[in-house]
Amino acid sequence: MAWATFAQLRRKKRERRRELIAETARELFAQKAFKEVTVREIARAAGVSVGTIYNYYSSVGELFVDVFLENGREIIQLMDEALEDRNPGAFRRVCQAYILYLSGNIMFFQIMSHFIIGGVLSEDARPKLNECMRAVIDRFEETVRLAGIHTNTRIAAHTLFSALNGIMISYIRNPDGISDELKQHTFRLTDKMTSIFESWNAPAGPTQVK
Amino acid sequence: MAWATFAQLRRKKRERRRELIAETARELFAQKAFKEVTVREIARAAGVSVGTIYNYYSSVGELFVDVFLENGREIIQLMDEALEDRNPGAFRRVCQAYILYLSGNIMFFQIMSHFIIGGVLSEDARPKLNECMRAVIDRFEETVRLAGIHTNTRIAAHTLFSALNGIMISYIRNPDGISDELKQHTFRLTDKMTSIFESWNAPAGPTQVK
Amino acid sequence: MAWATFAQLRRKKRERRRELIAETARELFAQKAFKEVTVREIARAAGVSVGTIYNYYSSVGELFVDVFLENGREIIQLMDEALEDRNPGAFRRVCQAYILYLSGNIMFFQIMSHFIIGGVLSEDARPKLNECMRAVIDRFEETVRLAGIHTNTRIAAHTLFSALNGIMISYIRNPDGISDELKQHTFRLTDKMTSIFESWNAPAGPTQVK
Amino acid sequence: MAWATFAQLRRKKRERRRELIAETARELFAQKAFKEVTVREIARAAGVSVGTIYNYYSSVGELFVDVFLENGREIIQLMDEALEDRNPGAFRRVCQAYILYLSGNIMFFQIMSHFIIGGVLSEDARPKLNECMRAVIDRFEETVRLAGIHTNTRIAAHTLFSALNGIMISYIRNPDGISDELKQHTFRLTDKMTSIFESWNAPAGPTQVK
DNA sequence: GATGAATGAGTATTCATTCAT
DNA sequence: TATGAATGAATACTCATTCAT
Repeated sequence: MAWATFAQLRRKKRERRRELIAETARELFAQKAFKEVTVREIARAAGVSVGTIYNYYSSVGELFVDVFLENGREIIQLMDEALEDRNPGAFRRVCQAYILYLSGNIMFFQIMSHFIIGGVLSEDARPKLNECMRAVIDRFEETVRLAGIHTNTRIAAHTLFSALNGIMISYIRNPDGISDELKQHTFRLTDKMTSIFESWNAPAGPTQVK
Repeated sequence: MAWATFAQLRRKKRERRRELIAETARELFAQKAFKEVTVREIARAAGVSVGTIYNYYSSVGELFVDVFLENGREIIQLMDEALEDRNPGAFRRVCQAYILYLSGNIMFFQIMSHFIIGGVLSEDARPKLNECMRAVIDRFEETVRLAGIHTNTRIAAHTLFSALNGIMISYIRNPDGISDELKQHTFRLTDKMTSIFESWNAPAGPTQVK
Repeated sequence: MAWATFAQLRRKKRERRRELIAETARELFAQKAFKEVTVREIARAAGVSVGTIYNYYSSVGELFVDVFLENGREIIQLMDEALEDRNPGAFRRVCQAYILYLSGNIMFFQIMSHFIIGGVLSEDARPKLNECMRAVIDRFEETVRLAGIHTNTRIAAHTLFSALNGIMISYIRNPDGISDELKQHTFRLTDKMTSIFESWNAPAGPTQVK
Repeated sequence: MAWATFAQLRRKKRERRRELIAETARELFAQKAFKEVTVREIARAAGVSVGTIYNYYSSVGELFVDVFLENGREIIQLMDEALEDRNPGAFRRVCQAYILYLSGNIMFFQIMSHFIIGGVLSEDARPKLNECMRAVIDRFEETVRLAGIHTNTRIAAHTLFSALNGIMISYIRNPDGISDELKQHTFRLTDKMTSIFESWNAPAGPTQVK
């Protein structure tokens, strides 16, 4: 019994340590482009040695992925919660939740962008990241239904996802954080964007391309 | 007079040299994530020595900025041309021109994203980039007018700009180029996005935020 | 008395633990170049913690030496047994036994080579290793007598020792084990080498060096 | 013309630099087990920066190979010269030349041993090293003919090669260089070894193995 | 005694930048 | 001006050893 407790304690401590590192890394990622965050920096910021980090993660890439997925889980949970609300304006609130989360966790957006734009950290990271992204888009598919869109929901989800990300990419600026004014603007855009999504089903004139 | 001519010739030659370097760098940036392009690589590809590059640019950052601004000028000119067309469907065509240019000059988008997301190359680059971005958004302000939007044009421009960039960030994937299917999808999204922008003025339900 | 027994038990357990570690290390050395075996690896393979290893050995070097000496004792015992056989062909059989042992315990040869070639693990290891080597050469001195050599036996022993080691260094190749063909070749060389040693006493032309 | 000269000068200087690095590395390899020689050490000893070494060699492995092959060429040339001498005692002199070279260029022997024993530096180094080794053994095949051996010359060559290497592995001890006494002993062994090789063709008693 | 997490000096390698020619 | 060799600080990662529990 004492044994079990002992091992448990150790595991708990280990878990805390891992979280400390992940959390520190996450904060650093929020401050600068994540490609510029070095192991040494994370170590120093976390108050541990370089070696310690490798005791918890086999490579920087793994750490990145861990942090990213942690954020991914958070945003998914957040969206799931927002999606349970079926009152009027739910669509709008889900979009706002997404933007709100992103503006408070820029680093998630940064890593996401990095991978989307083409950055490759490691080959075995890709499937995990793709899965996470797919899960997010699943929520967006659910979201567009709230706006009354019931046909071509996948493409609608992609469009909404793109549009909201576009708002982020255009208005979030590092490293000094976001000014209130900028935040205000961001939300104004989000609002406008959601409002035009709500007219998705409205007849939109000629749709032929080229 | 001969002197003057001589100096002119020299200046012209110098100008050509600078363009050669910038153009080479631009091509390389189109092939790989721009953070992975090294000075040596540019030098080799341009057929000059690394030292020569530093004769024209005081740092890599400056070169990046130069290339970026060159791209900026191109896209501005492109949009200006598209904006002269006042026939029906012009709005749609301008948007498509923007997306088309970006998908063919991913590097422009990459640098833009990099700077926007938070990458800092040098402090004195920022004003130049900001000016360029503002000029682009000016064109978007012009563009939204084509969609019949005449109030709050600045915010509408920002929203459109964001939305289109969002499409890029979500669907452009490096470095192996874009599959036709992906391209198709990108343009479908663009089309949908423009069509919903065309309903911007439609009543969109309650607009109160929070 | 109970006390004494207790202490004895403890000492015995300790001894077994030490042997476990040494034996595990030995197996690992047989699988890969011994410079590539890490403490962690040994610990994991032995099912103990790294700390435990340091409870029994003050450093990796000491462990190496211990393993080496264990092998040394084995080979000495093997040669001693072979030397008791005084039937015709005994000389040949001793040589073969030596080669056979080495080809099955490459790691012994590796460490031996490492030390001989110049690798220095620790200063205080040297006397122990030298003693071991001397003991081996003592057996070779005994061996050459079997070939009818009775003058200059020390130099003859050295020569034989060298020759057989040379065969090993030239034909043993790690880490994937030795092909049967290579083994065959090795033994062919050994055989030839022993046969020419058996003519050691034959007149060999001018022996003056330089 | 001046241009050509200029380029030539630069190439010459570059060549000298490369030799300086190689020579320095060679000396260091002679002092300690070559796996323990670091890039920093070589750089410091050569009086250049770390980066400079990478200007001449793309990796440490390449440097190792370069140094090794340089030594290989030397020893091959040496043996070729010795082999031209067809006077009595030529066999002995070739063997002595080999041993003499090795004892003055221990590092060559070390690298050779390292590779033979199983050390792997890089996959593309192996063919070059194998070719070099084969060329050396070719000379030994020529050498055994001098001893009147004309059948099974390849195996005889291997045996001689092994025997001489065995002498080296047993008697060369680093890093303090070799005492005169040890050197003396080495040559005595060599002499004895060659003398018994000269009786290779002599009937050697029962040759059956096992 | 046993544990295994923490340490940090050490490794090879890269690359923007400088500067003598 | 053009060159390209030299630089060295910076990178991710390893591993023998220590020590609090």
